[in-house]
Amino acid sequence: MARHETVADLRRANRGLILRELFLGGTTSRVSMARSTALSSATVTNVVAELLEEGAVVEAGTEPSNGARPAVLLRVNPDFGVFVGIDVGETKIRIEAFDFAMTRVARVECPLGETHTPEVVVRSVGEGLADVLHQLGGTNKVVGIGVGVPGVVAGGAEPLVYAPAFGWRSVPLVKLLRATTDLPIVIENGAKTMGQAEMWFGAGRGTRHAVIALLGTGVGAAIFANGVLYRGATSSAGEWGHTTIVIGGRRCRCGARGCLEAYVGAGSILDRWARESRRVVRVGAAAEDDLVALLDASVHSRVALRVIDETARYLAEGVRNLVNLFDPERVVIGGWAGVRLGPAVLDTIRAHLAGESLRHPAARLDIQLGQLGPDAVALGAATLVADRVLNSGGERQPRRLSRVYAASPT
Amino acid sequence: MARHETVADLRRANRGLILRELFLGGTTSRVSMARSTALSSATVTNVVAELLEEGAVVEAGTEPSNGARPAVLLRVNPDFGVFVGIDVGETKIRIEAFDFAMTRVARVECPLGETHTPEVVVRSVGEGLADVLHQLGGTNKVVGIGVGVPGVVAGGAEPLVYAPAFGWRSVPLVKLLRATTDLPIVIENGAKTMGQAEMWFGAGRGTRHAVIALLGTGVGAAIFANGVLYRGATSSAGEWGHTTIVIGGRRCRCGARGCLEAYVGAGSILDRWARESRRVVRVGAAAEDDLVALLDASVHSRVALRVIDETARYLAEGVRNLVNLFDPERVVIGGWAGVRLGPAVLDTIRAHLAGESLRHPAARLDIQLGQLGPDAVALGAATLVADRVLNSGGERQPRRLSRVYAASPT
DNA sequence: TTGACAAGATTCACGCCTTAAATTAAGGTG
DNA sequence: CACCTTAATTTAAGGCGTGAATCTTGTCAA
Repeated sequence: MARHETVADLRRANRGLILRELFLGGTTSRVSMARSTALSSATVTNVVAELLEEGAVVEAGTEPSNGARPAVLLRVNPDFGVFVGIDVGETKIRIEAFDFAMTRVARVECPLGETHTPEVVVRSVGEGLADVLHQLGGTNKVVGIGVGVPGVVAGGAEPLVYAPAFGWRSVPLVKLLRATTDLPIVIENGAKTMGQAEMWFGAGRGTRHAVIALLGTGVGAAIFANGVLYRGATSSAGEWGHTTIVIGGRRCRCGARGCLEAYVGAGSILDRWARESRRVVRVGAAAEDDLVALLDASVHSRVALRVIDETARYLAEGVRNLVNLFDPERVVIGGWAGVRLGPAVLDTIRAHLAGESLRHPAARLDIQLGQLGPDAVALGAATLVADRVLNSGGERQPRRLSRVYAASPT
Repeated sequence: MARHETVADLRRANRGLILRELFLGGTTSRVSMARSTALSSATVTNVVAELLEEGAVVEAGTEPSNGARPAVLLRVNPDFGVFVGIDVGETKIRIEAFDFAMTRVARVECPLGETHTPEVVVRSVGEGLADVLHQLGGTNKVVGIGVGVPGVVAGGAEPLVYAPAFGWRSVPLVKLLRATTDLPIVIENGAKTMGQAEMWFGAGRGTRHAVIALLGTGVGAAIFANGVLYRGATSSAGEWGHTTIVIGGRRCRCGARGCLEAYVGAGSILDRWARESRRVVRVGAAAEDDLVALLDASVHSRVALRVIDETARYLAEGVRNLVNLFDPERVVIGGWAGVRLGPAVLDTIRAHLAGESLRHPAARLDIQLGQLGPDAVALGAATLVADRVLNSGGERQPRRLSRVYAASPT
């Protein structure tokens, strides 16, 4: 949360409060915002007048009247700016642009080959970005660029990326990208950006304390406390996949034993199925197809069903740990594997966790399935930029300075 | 963090900033505070003048001069107020009072019998409190009362206590206590208050992201994010003891299987020792003696040593989970059993987690032993009151209103 | 058609805040 | 004693949010 010290900070915060309401809540009136923000109607008028003047907000008709002056509805001006989100994936780079209402206005995909050196990725991003900017007709409206990467992003003035999947160790990706563009850049772990998207526009919507569990080849979690992404001291919080659930259990690809990922990661699930059914399963992009095949098979195959049910049980224990440690209002099962598995495992998980409510009397935990596909990484990355803008009360960052924001706790 | 909306809130926040600096940092000068808070020197002068006027702060000599006007040192006025902390334990109730400099100025202990009904506890607290207030010469200076209880405190306007150890289900303890006193009351889980004490005055000092692991009969954790106690949605975050580390493992007293507590809780450790050595161990207050006996025995007994080493390994896995999920700067092993076990297990845990640093490159995690004994529950409870006062910029809560603060996220 | 009514929106005076700059205070040094 | 350095205070200026008063804009009943 921003620290306020001067009256200007106060104003910025209140602008942010109002803008956020409009951004996340859609169209509302001044009165209702005055109520929900606890600001006086005078202040709301003031701030809204400013935002209208600047073009960040536009009027959108009136509420139906019932005997008195109807409230004028307001909403964010979609044309006010554009957020760019970049999903640096293992097989391709996806670049998308969203207007201020978060509807997609441009999109590009660049397949990646076998080599994932920083140079290759940076060049690919540069090309794709140029393409997207061309589609947008220039960089005028672009507020900033969010980048989701498959690895840990260590915060600090100059963020460093550790991406084992790419063989990256302390790659200063933002620094490298700055040669390509002078737009402000935010960088974050891809799972976390996906969680952010799910939180704002998906199944996490409306909650302040939620854990978005992300199941894919890797297993992670994006934790939201008080509506804010929890990053920890070095931005690597939420490494759910490498928590131990069976001491001395299966070997995980991280080297340790008994990690959750070694039980509910997509690779591990398919592996078990392969072993028990003497099937051949594939890794990489084809894993998703195989997972679907497993789910299909579970209708008639006892082996497949058993694999799924085991997974559900492990998953339930993992979720139980999240619940006990974070005490969220809601847990969302997301990620491409999570969304696929969901229908088959959700009931088991819910049943398993019902007992938990005995010890957490106030909590009637709800567990939901993610609503956004794996494409949400780019959306989430763009959302991070939006979040920055809202935090600063709708002021765009000056691009000349080429400010780099680290993925650091605010 | 407090939400600021008006200029008055701004002032309150800045008062809090300065007061907190003095409270936690000891004596400092105006200049150095201006630097550390990023406030202008004019504002610091202003605020300090107010605080001096009100008696919250006093001057404390000057810095040694070197050629220029020496800075006047300031510190909190110990006599400005008194915080009362109450530790509602399983065997006794401990009530302590601390002045504004957090030195203990009064103390009372009331043994509890076998019955722990709310009535008995409330009466006992009332008697002890009267005694302490008598020692203090009245309630004039008392700012508020913090209460640490052995159970979950569900937040809300009227906090409810769930304490299985007492057989309590949704006991409105604060409401009951208000019949005894009209002083402001803060209530929180005892482990969390202990963590708070460790954070401000013990091994957690100086960090903003830390996990205080608490080992006793029960096992829990107090999690601090950005310097603030993390409570979760219903105030029951940090239930570390009931996270699964062995699926289908030992039965825990909570009913589930494989909970961490079933492996590293004091009861479980002694149980294992008893079983393997055909010794008789005791529960309750005598458990601490038995744990010491176990540690002593481990010098010569292979069985005892094995029990300890196993515990260390389980503990290491538990800590690993905390690190992976919360990414703290520091982990503190506290609680009466933790502090006892510490010297014998710390190296094992450190060695075990060294591998973790490979995946968390930026983190060179440090693990420390708690510095405060189990008596810290009362101190921590008093600290919670202090925290409230600091958050409100040094304003005391009006007692007439008999405001009850729930243990709710701010 | 008109007047009363209700509630949204705006205006304004007021008190409060922080700050930069100017000024004063306090100690050492030569 | 003049001079230098740094601490602390004062002053004037610019902003902010608020409550109260006022203006605006619909509906509805007569």
